[in-house]
Amino acid sequence: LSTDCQTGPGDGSVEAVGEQPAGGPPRERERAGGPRPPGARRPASTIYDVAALAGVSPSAVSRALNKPGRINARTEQRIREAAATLGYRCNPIARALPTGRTSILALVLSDITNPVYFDLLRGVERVTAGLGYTLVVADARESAAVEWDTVQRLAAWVDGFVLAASRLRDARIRELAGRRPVVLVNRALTGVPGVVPDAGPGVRDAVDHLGSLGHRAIGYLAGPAASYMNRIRRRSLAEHATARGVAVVEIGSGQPTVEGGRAAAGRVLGEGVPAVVAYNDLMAMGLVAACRERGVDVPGRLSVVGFDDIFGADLMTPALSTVASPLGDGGGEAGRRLVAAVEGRPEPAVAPLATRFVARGSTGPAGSP
Amino acid sequence: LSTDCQTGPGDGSVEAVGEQPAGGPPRERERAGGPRPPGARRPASTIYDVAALAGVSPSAVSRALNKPGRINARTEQRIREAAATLGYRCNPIARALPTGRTSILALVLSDITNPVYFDLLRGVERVTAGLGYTLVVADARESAAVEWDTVQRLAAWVDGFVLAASRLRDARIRELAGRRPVVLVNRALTGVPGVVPDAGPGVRDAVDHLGSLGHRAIGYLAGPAASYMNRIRRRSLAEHATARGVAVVEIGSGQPTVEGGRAAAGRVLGEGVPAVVAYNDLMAMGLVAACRERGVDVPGRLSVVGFDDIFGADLMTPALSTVASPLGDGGGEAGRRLVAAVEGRPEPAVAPLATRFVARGSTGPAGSP
DNA sequence: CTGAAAGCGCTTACAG
DNA sequence: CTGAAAGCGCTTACAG
Repeated sequence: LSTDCQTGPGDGSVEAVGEQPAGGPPRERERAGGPRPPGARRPASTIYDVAALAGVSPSAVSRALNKPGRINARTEQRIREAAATLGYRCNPIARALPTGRTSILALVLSDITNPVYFDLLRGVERVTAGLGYTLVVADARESAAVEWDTVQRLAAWVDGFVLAASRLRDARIRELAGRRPVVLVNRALTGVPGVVPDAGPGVRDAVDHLGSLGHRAIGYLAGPAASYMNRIRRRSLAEHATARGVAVVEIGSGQPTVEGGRAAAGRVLGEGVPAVVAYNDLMAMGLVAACRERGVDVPGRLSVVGFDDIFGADLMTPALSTVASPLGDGGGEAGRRLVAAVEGRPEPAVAPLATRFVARGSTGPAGSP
Repeated sequence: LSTDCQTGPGDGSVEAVGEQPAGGPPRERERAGGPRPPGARRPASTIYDVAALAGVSPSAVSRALNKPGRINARTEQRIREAAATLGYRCNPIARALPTGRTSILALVLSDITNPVYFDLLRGVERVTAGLGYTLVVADARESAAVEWDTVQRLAAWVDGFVLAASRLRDARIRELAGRRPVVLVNRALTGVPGVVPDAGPGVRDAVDHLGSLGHRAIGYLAGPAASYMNRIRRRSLAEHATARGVAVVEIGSGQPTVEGGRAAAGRVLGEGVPAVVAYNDLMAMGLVAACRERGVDVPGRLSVVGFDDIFGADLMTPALSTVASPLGDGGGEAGRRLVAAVEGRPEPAVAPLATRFVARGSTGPAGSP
C-alpha cells in the first residue's frame, strides 16, 4: 500500500529533507518565473524529480513504486530513498488519466439523514476500504432529480456506485449501469446486481403478532411512490394479512420522514384502524409522537409498527415495534460485489437478507386506556 | 453550467445520433484493434472528435464549451451542435490535470452517524452546490487515525475541506491546511478559518434553569479528550456555574455515543449529583435510557441536559433538554468560506454562532418521585 | 531489468 | 477570432 499511488511519507511528516543520497545534490527542477512569491504552495515533486535524483528514468520510478519486485532490488531501493527525500507523492489524477481508474467508489443515499443507512454505510466502508478503495458518500435528498444530477457529476470521478434505495427510474439506473458498475441496495432491477431484504419473514411475524393481539384490520401508511421498498412492503403486508384473514387499509403516501408521519396522523386516526404499519421507522416515530401530542394512546388506541429499526426506535416511549433488516451485512456484501464488478471479476448473485420482527412497546392489545 | 465541464446531453438521453450537420459524415476516430468486443463500453468522444465533426481545432472546442462569448457565435453554435450529436461530455479528470482544480469539495465528519451533522451537511451542500461545486462526504469514525488517512487519500482529489469536529491534532490540521484550503466547524485553531458556536448563551441559560430548579451541583459527563467542543463546553459550564454559586463535578470521559452515555450511568449516579450536563445529546440519551432501565426517575432523581438538539431528542420520553447550535447556518457559512478560499478571494472572519437552551422534560426539580 | 516514446484528454499562453 | 504546440504527471507497450 505504501508503494502504490498512495505513496508518500508514511507517517505524514512534512517533506523530510534529510541527508542527500550519494550521487550529488538533487537538481532542482527549473521553474519559470524565478523564486516563488511568498505564501505560494511549493509545487509537489513528480516522478521526474525522483528519477533525476535517483539517476534513473521516469518509467523506472513508476515501475518501482507500483510493481514492487518487477525491478532490480537495489535500483528500487535507490528510487524509494529518492522519493522519500523529496517527499514525493503520486498524483492520482495524473494516474487516472491513462488508466481510467481512480480507486474511488461512491455510495449514494436517498436521504443521508435517515439513520437506516448508518449500518449500511459502515458496512460498505469497511469492505471497500479493506479492498483498497476510497469511499465517498453523497446525498440525494429524497429527490430523483438531485440523485441523477449527483451521479452524473460523480460518474467521471468514481469507479463505481452503490445506490441505496435509489429513487431513479429503471431506465436511468440502466443508463448509469451502462457507464459504470452499479450495485443496488433496497432495490431490485433485472440485470443490475442488488442486495435486497426479503420482507417476508419480518412482515409475517409482525402480522402474526398483531393478529394474536386481536387486531382484525391493519392500516398501511405508504411511503414515496418512487420507492421500491414501499411496493415490496405493501405487497408483503397484503399477502400475509390476507393469509391470516386480516384486512389491510392503505393510507395515502407521504414524505418518508418524521414530519411525514406526523402529518399523516389525522388520516391514520380517521381510518379507525386499531393498528398501522408504516413504510419506515421515521414515519412511525412521527406518527407515535403526533398521537402522544393529541392524547391518543399508543398502543391502547393504535398499535404502530415501523420498518428498519433505526437509531432512536428503542429510545422513544413507547419504544417502537419494527421490522429490522441486517443492512450492515448488506452493505458489506454490496461493497464486495461492487469491487468485484469494477475489477472485472464475475460474482454470483446473493441471497436476499432475512428480516425479523422486533416487538416493543408500540404494539399491544386494543382498547387498553 | 451546461457549457462547462458538466457538458453533455442536457436531459441525459443517450448518445443521440440524429442528422449529421452539413460538411460530410463525421469521421470516426481510428481505434486500433478493429471492432470492439461485444459488451465493451463504447469509448467516450473527446474534443478531437467534436473538433473533427465541426471542422475546427480542438482548442476552439475547448474555448467554445468553457468560455461562451470568447469565440465567434456561429462557430460556437456549430461546435455545440457537433458536441450534442456525439453526446460529448467533458472528461473532468483530464481537465483537472492542467488546471489543478476539480471543483470537488469534501466534508469530513468526525462521526457520520451522529445526527448533529444533518443540518450542517445540508447547509454545506446547499451553498457549495449553488456555487458550482460537487460535495462528497467522508466519515472519520471518531478516530484521528481514520480521519488522517481519509483526508490524505482525498487531498489529491478535492479542492478543499470542511472538517467538522476534527479529532486531528493541531499540527495535522495545519499541515493539511498548507496543502489545501480548510474550514473548520466546531473547532477553533489560530490561522485556520472556522465556524464555532459560542457555548456561552446556551450554557448560561441551562445553568440558570437548573439553578432555579434548586440544583446546587451539576455533573459534567465529559466527551472525547480530542474534542475541542468538549473543552469549550466544560469550561463554559464551569464558568457559569461558578458565577451562580453552583458546584460542578466532572465525570470521566467516554465515547460520545448512546452507548457511551449508557455505560456512564453508574458513574453519574454514583456521584450523587441532582443534575448532569452531558457532552452531547447522544450521551445524554443513552444516560436517560439507562436510568429508565434501572428505574431511576428522570428528572425526579436526575435532571439531564445534552448539547446539539439532535434528531430524536424531542421524541424520547422524557424529551431531552439541550443546548442547541444553529449548525445549518454554520454549514452554509463554512461552505461559502471554503469556496472563497479555494477561489482565492479574501473573506473576513465570521461571528461565532449563538447557542440557546431548550428546556424539555428531562430537567425538573429534585426529589419528585 | 531499463529507457525512449507515445498517449491519456484536456487547457492555455503564444502567434497569427 | 482561431490554430499549432507545449504541457499537466502519470502508465505502458515496445525495444533493447
